[in-house]
Amino acid sequence: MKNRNTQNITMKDVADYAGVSTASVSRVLTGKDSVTPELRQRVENAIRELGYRPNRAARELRIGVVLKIGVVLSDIQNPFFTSCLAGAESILQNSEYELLLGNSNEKPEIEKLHLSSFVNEGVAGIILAMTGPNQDIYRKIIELEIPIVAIDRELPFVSVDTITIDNIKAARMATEHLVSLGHKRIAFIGGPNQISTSEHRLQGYREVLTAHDLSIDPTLIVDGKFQQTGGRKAMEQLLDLPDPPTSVLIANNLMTLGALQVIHQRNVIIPDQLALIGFDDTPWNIAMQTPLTVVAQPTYQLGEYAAKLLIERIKNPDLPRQKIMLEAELIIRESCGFKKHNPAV
Amino acid sequence: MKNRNTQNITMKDVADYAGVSTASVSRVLTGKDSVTPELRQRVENAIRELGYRPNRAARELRIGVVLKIGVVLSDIQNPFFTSCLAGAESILQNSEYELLLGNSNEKPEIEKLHLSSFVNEGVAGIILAMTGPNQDIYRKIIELEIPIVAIDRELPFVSVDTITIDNIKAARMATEHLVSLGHKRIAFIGGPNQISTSEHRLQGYREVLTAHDLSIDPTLIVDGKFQQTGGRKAMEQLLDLPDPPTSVLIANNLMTLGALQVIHQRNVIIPDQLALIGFDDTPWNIAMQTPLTVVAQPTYQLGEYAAKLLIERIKNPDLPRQKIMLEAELIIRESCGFKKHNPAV
DNA sequence: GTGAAAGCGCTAACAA
DNA sequence: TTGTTAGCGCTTTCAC
Repeated sequence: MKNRNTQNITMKDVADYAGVSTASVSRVLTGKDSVTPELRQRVENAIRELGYRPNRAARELRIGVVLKIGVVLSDIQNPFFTSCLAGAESILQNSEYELLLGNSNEKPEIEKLHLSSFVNEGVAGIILAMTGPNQDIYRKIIELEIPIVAIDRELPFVSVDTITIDNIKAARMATEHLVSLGHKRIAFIGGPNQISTSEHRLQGYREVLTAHDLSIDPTLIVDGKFQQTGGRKAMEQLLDLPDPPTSVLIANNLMTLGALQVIHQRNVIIPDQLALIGFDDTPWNIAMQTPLTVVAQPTYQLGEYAAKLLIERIKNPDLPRQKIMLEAELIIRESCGFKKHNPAV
Repeated sequence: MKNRNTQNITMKDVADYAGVSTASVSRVLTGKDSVTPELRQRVENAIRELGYRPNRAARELRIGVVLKIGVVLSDIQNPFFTSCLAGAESILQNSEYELLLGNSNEKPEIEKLHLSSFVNEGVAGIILAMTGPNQDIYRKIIELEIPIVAIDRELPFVSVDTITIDNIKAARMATEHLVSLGHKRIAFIGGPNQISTSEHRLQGYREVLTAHDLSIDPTLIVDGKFQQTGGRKAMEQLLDLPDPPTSVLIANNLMTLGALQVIHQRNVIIPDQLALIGFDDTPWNIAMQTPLTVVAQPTYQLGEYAAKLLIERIKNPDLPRQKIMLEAELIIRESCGFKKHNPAV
């Protein structure tokens, strides 16, 4: 016999129906204290029959803990972050925590707004892909001892659990590949220098050039601001150089798209006239006329790890702080000169 | 003088500090009842000085309302949905509701899990991009009178607020464009027929062909399952036809990517050998060697409208049910034969 | 092992 | 206008 308005069934109702106290119902539900199998059975029946659904607010109020995790992303429309988000969501889905989402849209003020509201709410933890340096609020979070894990980008001036890609190594691999192909004029389109990700990628690039006694030409290093338009402008600038590069490493997926746009407009042939390596293994890479060689980042796992680590940290605040680095992988396709598939295949 | 552990400041503390009752503090906070400016001032000071942050759980428990909105998306990694999500988030950001995210990942069972948990939680409302037909739970939601708005895809067999694109018209526009360019063999790569979106797009396509006395060739209509692999297979199938089409309309962005993959592998020239129209104005469309002509859907607004409508409905449950259709727009670029930019520009 | 009862922080009747 | 107070649904002592 199904109940109609399951809305207002409380623990009291269940207790009455089962002929026990609310304390016993609670015990069955939380499973912490022991109860006789017989009582458990009766309670479970009552719960089913009445269609009882526990009230989360009451529970949170009573135990003094907010069972929510706030995720603040710098750009919810970038496949990199949505993949992270999907990873984190998959973990949270099977936890007792809910996923509260905030999109800062690359605007530091909005990031601040979201973080403040999460802090005010008293969320159990925060996953943050930083946008702008909001030192004050980062500090506040740490001071209040709200567990936080930074993904992809390290937080400046504060020390928190961090999960990133080994960006130095990633850039090294890519640059190394270009060098091994004989390139001497290798350009680099990077992001804002305050962001650890871009700094590290640039560093990896420089290291390899230096290691191979290749000169580092500052005109070949340009900031694309991690955005599509920026990538476009950067590539224009490079192509306008009196002595343009023979290859380019582009530090994120959106900039790569922007760069590709001008490459096609100017009928530059990839890889013959320009070899190209991008970042992120996005769905469109293989759909390009010349499939893109890229540094693939384990984005989904990045999100998974972040969620797992956060949950661990919530449970055990005294855990030593962790900096986890995930390895990227170079996926070689055709944009650096690899042979194109036989059309007949 | 800043307070350290702002964690445990309650309304009682504020009341004491300001020398008023908790009721007065509550009045100042909710702003419903009137209070003298002088009292308000004192309370606001106290709140600031003590760093008071209201306890959401207590509030929700007391008022018997859950200030959360659950968003269940069928694919959190598809730019179409993330754009919707961004739109919804932008509205919710300025509301009293939090955004709870669930990703069904195109799996009906997971969609069901998320919906159940949102229902059990008693969320104030739900935004759903349907994946699988979970009739039972849709019915339950309606029965429990939890406001729900369906986006992009209509829910089968139940009647709820719905916000979609005018898919019939969108497909008509695209097909019309192809016909006007002189195409007679126009192929269509669509999605699963249980989903309203694919049905309507197919319908629009057929209507135009019929209107122009063009025969509808069933071998030219193939199901790409709305996925990249599906798009690939579909395009292979079309290209393998003894009399392949001269143009193709592809009903979503992922399938377009898949199709492009085989088009490039087989060195088919766009638009000379095959004209192509896709759906969704994604960031990569303009980065293709031949920029893609597409039906651009107002995805961000779709999300915005959904959130707005949902909030409206929560406030006023007796509102008549609404089916809102947003207009799509044909963005003509080069994949149908438009002249490519002068490289010098 | 089980029940009675207190109380988490807040809002809304009701009084004053 | 303001204060007093009950109680939202739950968990957790504290008795038994």
